[in-house]
Order: sequence, then structure tokens, then C-alpha cells
Amino acid sequence: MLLPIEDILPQLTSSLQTHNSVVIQAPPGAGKTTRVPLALLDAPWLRGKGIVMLEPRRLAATNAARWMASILGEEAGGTVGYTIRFDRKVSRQTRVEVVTEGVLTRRLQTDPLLEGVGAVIFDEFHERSIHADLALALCRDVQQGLREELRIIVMSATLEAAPVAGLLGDAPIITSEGRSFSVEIRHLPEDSRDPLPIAVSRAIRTALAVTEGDILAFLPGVGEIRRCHQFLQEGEALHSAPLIAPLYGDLPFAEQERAILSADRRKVVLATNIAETSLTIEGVRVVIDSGFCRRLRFDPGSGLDRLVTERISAASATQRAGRAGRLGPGTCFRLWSEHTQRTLIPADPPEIATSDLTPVALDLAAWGVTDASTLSWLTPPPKSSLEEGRQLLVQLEALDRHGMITEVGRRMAELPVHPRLAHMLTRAVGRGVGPLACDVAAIMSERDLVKASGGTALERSESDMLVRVEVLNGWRKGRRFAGGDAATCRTVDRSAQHLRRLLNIGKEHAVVGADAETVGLLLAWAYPDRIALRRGDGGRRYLLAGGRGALLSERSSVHDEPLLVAHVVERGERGDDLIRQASVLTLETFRREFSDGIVTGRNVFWDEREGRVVSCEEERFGALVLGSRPSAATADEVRSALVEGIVRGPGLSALSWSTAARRFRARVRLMARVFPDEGWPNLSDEALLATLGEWLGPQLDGVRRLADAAAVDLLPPLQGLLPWNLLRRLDEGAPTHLVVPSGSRVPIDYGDDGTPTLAVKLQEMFGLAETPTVAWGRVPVVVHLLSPAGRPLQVTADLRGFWNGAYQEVKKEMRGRYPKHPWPDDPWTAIPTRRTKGHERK
DNA sequence: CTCTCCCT
Repeated sequence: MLLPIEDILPQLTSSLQTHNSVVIQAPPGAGKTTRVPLALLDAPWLRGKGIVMLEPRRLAATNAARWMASILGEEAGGTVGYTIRFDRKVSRQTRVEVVTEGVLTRRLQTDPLLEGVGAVIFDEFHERSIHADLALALCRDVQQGLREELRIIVMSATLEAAPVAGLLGDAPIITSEGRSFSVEIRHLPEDSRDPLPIAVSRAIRTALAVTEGDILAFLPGVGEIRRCHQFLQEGEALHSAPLIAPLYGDLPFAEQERAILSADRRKVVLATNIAETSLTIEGVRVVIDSGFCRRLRFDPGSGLDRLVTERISAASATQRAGRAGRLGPGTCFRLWSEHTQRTLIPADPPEIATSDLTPVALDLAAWGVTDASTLSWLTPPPKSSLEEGRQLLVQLEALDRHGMITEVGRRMAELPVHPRLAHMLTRAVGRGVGPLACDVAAIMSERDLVKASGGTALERSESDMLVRVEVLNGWRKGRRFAGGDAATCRTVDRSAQHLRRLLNIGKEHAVVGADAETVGLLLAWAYPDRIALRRGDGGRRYLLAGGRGALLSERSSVHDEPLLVAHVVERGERGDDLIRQASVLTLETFRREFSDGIVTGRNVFWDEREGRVVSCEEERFGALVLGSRPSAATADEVRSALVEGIVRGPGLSALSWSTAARRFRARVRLMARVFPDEGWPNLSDEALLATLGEWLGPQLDGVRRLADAAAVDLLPPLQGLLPWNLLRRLDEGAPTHLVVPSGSRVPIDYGDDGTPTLAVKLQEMFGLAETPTVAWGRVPVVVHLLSPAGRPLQVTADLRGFWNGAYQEVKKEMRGRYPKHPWPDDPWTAIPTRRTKGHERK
């Protein structure tokens, strides 16, 4: 039977005659993985060179190679071969080599020109793994530099093709039909509010009654799968008594097969995302999609990972539904509404946008690139994550200060582990603890070989890693062990052996015995930023050298250790992070090995509780304070600590604002408001606080306590902020006093913000019609007219109106109360005075 | 109520 892809092969071969890049968009079932490489073998531009095809998974890579070989009547390793970690089948005859992603990145580093390779094919590119994105950027760099004739073919199922075609210099886009059956999609009228396991189990009961064929249900994680399984077993018996099979990555192989292979009766598979792309399940006609998945998110601020449960993307929902249409027409039950469907993000963010980029930063440095933006990216790696990765690489000795790769860095880049572990390995080999380091690196790189669900409580230990090393060694000696997983032990052991070969560690260096002290040191080389010191309260709270607080999990084997390395840490939802695994680090070892990073320096800081500046000599490693004793400090240090303390703590109100200082400030604020273009300084709270060190600093010489700082007269330093010409203009524009008709000089109150008011006895203002002003007539002064006893009688900004009107009322009332003072009928002609009538006559 | 998935 002809595959749909056959129709586009002629177009593909002709496009590649004229273009060096092509994008193929073909849905699942089109047959692109096996047909495209073979169709290109005889292309004239290939000139007998080989083709490399990138596959995201090991199983897919070997299957594709075997299938293509069988089409040619050969076995894998002839014309068609493959290379995956631990397994390689290629020969001199091999022209098509299928590789997994890490293999290609590594090969690009050792053979940057890709000698002997005429074409690179990226299969399943829509998955946007970090490796595929990086490899594409590097291949494009090769193509644009020295190998213009290198062909790049990007194959993708659901990816929007235009952006990647644009990246490849407007590559032609060739679209193929897929071959799958229609799937009927059923949404709920409204989003379910029940917990996922309940909602899914209910949907399964319905599907069992109204559909036929095996059922595949997608849940976010193991916990939900377990509970859903329970709900199905409890309560009413299930229609057609099906086989219920959980399916997730941690499941032993035999149980995974039970879920994948067809059964003798109807089957219900409860799966994580593993069934979305990695595994195909036989016999599925019905999909039930919870709409959620669990993913790991890298948090650039903390350098830590976090597991989150999130709604899936629209692309993911399409992919999951498609799993019901491989045998014939199928049905997909979506446990969300059509309205919610329209709110789904179109596609999952590419891995490069959400991952730890330390490995990418090292690969780029090894490639000779210090500025990632000089390469072409479909999604550029986020600058903050990349920068954080670079800083870590400097700490790990892989990069120098200029971001150039070091000799150590080159050796690290050749090792197939995270740069942290690669650094540990290079250090360990020089110290004769290479074999143990290989075990530790392998354990850190693979699934946890101690199953938390095993039910066996871990024994108390100085190191969660030592516990695992001992489980591994127990497995090697064929011993029975509790809580360990044999399949993972086998993978870890193979990985450790592989590392030993790469590091030229022979068999003679067997691991004789591991001790907590050595394990702790190894991990400290990998995680110097996660060396952790217990907080003063002696509980399970720690401070990491990187500066974050963390809580040691109750499930860790480690207890009561003052200093440790936190090698598995999860970012907390809020507040402290969680240390899942830790190993003791003796203070002695730490001091000896990390003496370069331990610095002694003065710390002069504001002690809020004491309200004063404290200075001491501290011994620090990153954020950790190892020791501290009182010491002297320079005047500058004290001053800036004091200023910072005031700014962060009590603020301006802690200073003593004399009436004179307050009035001066208010006058300047008035002038600044009325004459904004004259260069008046900004004396608002915010501005004064922001520049506190500059204007007040010089007055604070020798001051350590807040109480002493509060005694400083603020007027002179504030005056110092004005040049002499503005000081003079201030006296004219915003005078301190006004002379009133009685001849008195009365002070003007400018409030805090510069609103002038004048409080004056009524009798002193007789005859004055015009309301007084400041700022050369631009700002009226609000007049508070006072009784002879100084009590407010009237507030007015219109004196003339007052004399002509309200005055008569005031007069009647006041005459009786203050008979010795003048209350004339005609205020216009009365003589203004501050005295009583008696004084006036004399 | 800890633990989606893949890979050198």
C-alpha cells in the first residue's frame, strides 16, 4: 500500500536540487520517517555522502533504522544504521545513520564541519526539544559558514511551518496528507469541578457503556492514576469487566507491556504523557483526556526546578485525540468545555524557553560562540537563563571571566552529563576518587533508583547519596536490597561504566568502599551553590550558599547536620525551597577544599532592632556566614550603612524636622511648583529619601545610632541644596514673613507641601482689601483671622468680601466678649492695631 | 498527597 508521503517525494527531490533547506509538514501516519531518507540516497548533490537523521527517542531511532534496512532487504548496520547511547550499528557501507539527539550535538562538537555528511534530517521537529533546537542552530551555522551545500530537512507534524522555513532562508514548504481515521471529539458543556481522578473515572464508566474498543485515559501523574484506579474498582461493577492497566515511566517494564500489548478482553489504560508520543498502545478506539499534564519548569531566579500541573496546549489535545484514530474511526472525550478549548495555548512552549540552559551555555562556548544572538534560533534562548548558566559555568571553572571556554571546560563538554557533574568528574579523577564519582554522576543522571513508593522507610544516614551508592553496589553483588529498582540499577551501572571508559578509569580502580565524607565532597564540587548551613534555630531550616532558604525534607535520611550539600532541591511554591536529598559535608573538608571561595571581609550593616550601625569582620562563603567578630569600620562605611538603614527602615520621619527646616522645605516646594523651569531641587519625600546619602551624608560623620542621626539640624544641609541665586530668589518669592497693616511682621506658614497661610489677629488687618500673595502675585495667601485670644474666627482668601459682609456678624458677637478691643462699624477707616483700645489712647 | 518526559 502506498503511503501518502510518496506523492510529495518528487517535489522534495526537485526542491533539494535548487534549495539547500526544505521543510516537510506531514501529519502522523504519512510515512515520512522511513521514506524520506531512502528517497534522497541517490540524489546527485549528495555525491555519495551520508545522511544523518535525528530522532527524539531511542526506540524510534532503532525502529526506523531496522525498518528502512528491511525495505532494502538488509539488517541494521548495512546501508542503514543507527547510533544511540550504549548502542551503535554502523559500518563502512552505512549511508543513512539514525541518531538520537544527544548523539548529534556531541558529534557536532567533535566534527564541526560534519565531514562525510551531505544532509541532516530533523524528524518530529514539532516536539521542539532543547537538543533539536540547538542542533538546528549549529547545523545552520555550518551551512551558512563553510558548508553551503549541506542540506537541512526539517520534518514536522503540527508545527507552524513558516517560521522555521523563514529561519532556513525561505526554505520551500512541502505539505503531505496524513493517514489516520476521523476522531469524534466530545466536549463537556462546562468544565468539571470534580477532582481529576473522579471526573476521569466517571467518563471511563460512561465510555465503557456507550463505545467499543480499548480506552486510553490521560492523567497528569502517578498520584492521579492511582486514585482513578481506586475509584474504578470501588462502587458499581464496571461494564464488560475490563482489564485496567496503569502506564507511566517509572513502571517496571513487564507492567508497561501489560498496558501496551493487546489483551484478551477490553482494556482501560490509565496513562501519563508517556502515551502521548513515546508509546503506542494497541487497540485504542477511545481517548479520555483530563486536559492536564505535569511538567518541569526551570526557575531562573533560583536555579531550581519545579513540578507544575498545567492545562495542556491545543496541539497536545489534538495529539492525544489522534491516539483514538489509528485503527479506525474513534472517539475522544474531553473533560473541558468548548469555551475552555478556545482558551488553550496553541502549542507547548519549546523546551529551550523553560529549561536550565547551563548545558546549552557550555555547548555554545565549546562551539566558540560567546554571544548566542550570533546564531539563528527559532526561539532564542532566554537571556536571563543563559546568563545564569554562564555564571554557574564560571563557578565550575568551565568558563573564564570573559566567557571563553577553559581547558577544564573543554574536557567537561566531552562528558555526557550535566556540567555540574562533569566538573565533579574532572575534579575527582585528579584526586583518585573517579570510580565513586562515576557512580554518583550516573545516579544523579538517571531515575531515582530508590523507589519512594516502595514503602520501605530509608534508614537514617549521613547522606542520601551514600544510601543510593550502597543500593547500587548491593545490586552489583547480586544482593537483595530493599527499596531499590533493578531496571534503574542496570541503567545506572551501564552509565557509570560508560563514564569510566571516557575518563580512562580502568577496572583496577574498583570502588572499594564509599564514605559519607567523600560523597559529600564530590557533591560539593558539583553543587557549590547548594552548600547549606543550618540556621541558628537548630531545626531543619538551612541557608544555601546561593542565598536562598530551604527546608530539609522529613523524608531525607539526613538529620541534625550543621553543614550539608543539598543535591536535590525543589523550588517551593512560596517561601522556603525543599531539600529532598542531602549529604553531610564536614566543616573540616569544606574549609580545606573551598578555601579559595571563603573570603574574609568587613560587613557594616544596619541593625534594625538595635537601631544602630554594627560592623564586624565576617568569614563568608557565598551567602553563608561561617564566622563573625566585631571590628572597626571607616567613616564612609558607617555612613552608608546608616543611610541605608534609614532609607529601608523608618524613613524621613525618623529625622528631627525643626520648624525652620520644615518651613524651608515647604517654601522650596512652592517655588518648584510655581516655577518648574528654574531648576529648583525636588524635595518630595521620595526624592529626599533617594538622595539621602548625598545631602545628609556629610552631616553624619561619626554617627552610628538613629537617635544621634535624629539630633542633626536638617536646615543647613537642605539649604546646601540651593545655589546662592536661588536662595536669594526664595527669600523674595516665598518670604518667611509678611508685614501686615498694623506694622507687625507675621510669619507665613507654608504647611508641608507649600500652601501659604497667614494667621493674624483681625484688628491688625483693618483697611486691607487686597488678599496678600507670594511668588510675585502668583499664589494667594490664605488668611486665618484670629480673635484677640488667638482663636480662629474666619478663614478667607477674599479680604474685601469679608470686610463688606461677614465682618458685621463677627463684630456683633465679639464686642461683648472682648470689650477692650476695637470692633469699629467701619473696618475700612479703622486704624489697624495689635493692641487694646486703652493702649491706643495713651 | 513528593517524582511529567526524553536524552549524550
